[in-house]
Amino acid sequence: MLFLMQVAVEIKQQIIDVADIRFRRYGFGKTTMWEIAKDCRMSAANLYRYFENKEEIGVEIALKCLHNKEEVGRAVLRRKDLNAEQRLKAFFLEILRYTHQLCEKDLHLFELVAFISEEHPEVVQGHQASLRSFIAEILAEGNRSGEFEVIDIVTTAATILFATVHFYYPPLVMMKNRGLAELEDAEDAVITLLVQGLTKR
Amino acid sequence: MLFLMQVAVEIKQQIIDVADIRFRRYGFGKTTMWEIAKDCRMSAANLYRYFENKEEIGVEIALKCLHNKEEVGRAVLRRKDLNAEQRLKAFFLEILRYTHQLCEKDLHLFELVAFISEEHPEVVQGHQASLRSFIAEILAEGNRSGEFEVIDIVTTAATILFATVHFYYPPLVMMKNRGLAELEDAEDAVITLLVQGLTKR
DNA sequence: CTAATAAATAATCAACAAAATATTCATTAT
DNA sequence: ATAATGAATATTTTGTTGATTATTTATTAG
Repeated sequence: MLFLMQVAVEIKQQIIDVADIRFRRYGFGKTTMWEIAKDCRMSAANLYRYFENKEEIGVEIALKCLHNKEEVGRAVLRRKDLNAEQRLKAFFLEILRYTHQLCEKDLHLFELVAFISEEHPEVVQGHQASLRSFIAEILAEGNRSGEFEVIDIVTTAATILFATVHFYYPPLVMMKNRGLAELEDAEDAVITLLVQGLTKR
Repeated sequence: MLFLMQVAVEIKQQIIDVADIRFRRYGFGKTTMWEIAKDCRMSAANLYRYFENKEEIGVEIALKCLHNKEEVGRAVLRRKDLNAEQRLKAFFLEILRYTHQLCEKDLHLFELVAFISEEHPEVVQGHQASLRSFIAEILAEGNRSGEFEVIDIVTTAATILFATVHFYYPPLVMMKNRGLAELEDAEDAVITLLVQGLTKR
């Protein structure tokens, strides 16, 4: 592989931007390398100086997409007006809403992310790791404020991610015969239960 | 549609039985109506006196399969040696193990259930309703014993089902790069968390 | 009437050719 | 050297045709 100059980074970015637009509008499969190249005013062959192959372009866009989603969650972490329980609820509510509207609006992008997630497990694993670390932050803060009493924060964050898969995993979010409102109610109920537990006090 | 006599019920059962064997061994798609008919010593056309179409035979078998799974859960409800938390854990552990081994051993059956679940949401909804009612029973018992303090049992059962989808939903159970042992650990952790909650006591 | 069938039709699948597309390579330009 | 291209090759998709299979209909048997 080649050593790419500084300017190459900008060209890579242009390719990603151009491909993003086409992937959203027409889908990954219906977009050709030739079309992407023409949008960048270059030959198709030249694309291969910047990306291994078409799939790698898809990976970049999927990553960008998941990164945006993470930003939505991160924004909740910065809010000052919430206690730990409220923050946990708001966190998953935002993630749920973002996931839902993304998949609803951009069906093609949903398919791309699903496809890439299938072929590149490391992509989704990285995304989950981000979500886990956000949850861990919320738990730590809950411990500090005396609201929570979580011994093993890392493990508990992983457990919470397991229990909330309905709210961030696109195939479940988009499951048939179920509206966003129902999911929002379920999200509130799940977090409430996780916070309070079943045990008599 | 015809009014079927008593003997017809037995013929239907025979059709289901022979189709079950072939679907397991060769899959839904690779089994022909002619083969099913020959196994029953009848013509293919005659099958249509008992089922609308091939898919309806598949539905019956998927139902049987989910029913078996429910029986595994029901068996846990009858055990006398468990408190509510242990029962909840054992319930999902059995469901998880059954789902996993079924999908692992009988790939064809897994595909059939997945396909039917896609086309006939009412099938999976019925299954979930069964699971929910089992969970509700466990919660009620936990309330009786003073172990739990659950106000709205029905809603809480639904919430628990949401949070445990990883352990009964075949596509999640069978997700790549994850062993049964990991899932069993996660199951224990999720139930423990649901029982105890995050809140400081 | 019910039970069943063979024959007819409709829908789906499989194989294969043709076309489109992805990717590589040899070459040119800077 | 890096950057880019057109042409060559490899892979994938698409379209078409024949064969298989699902389903319906007309008919027969009891």
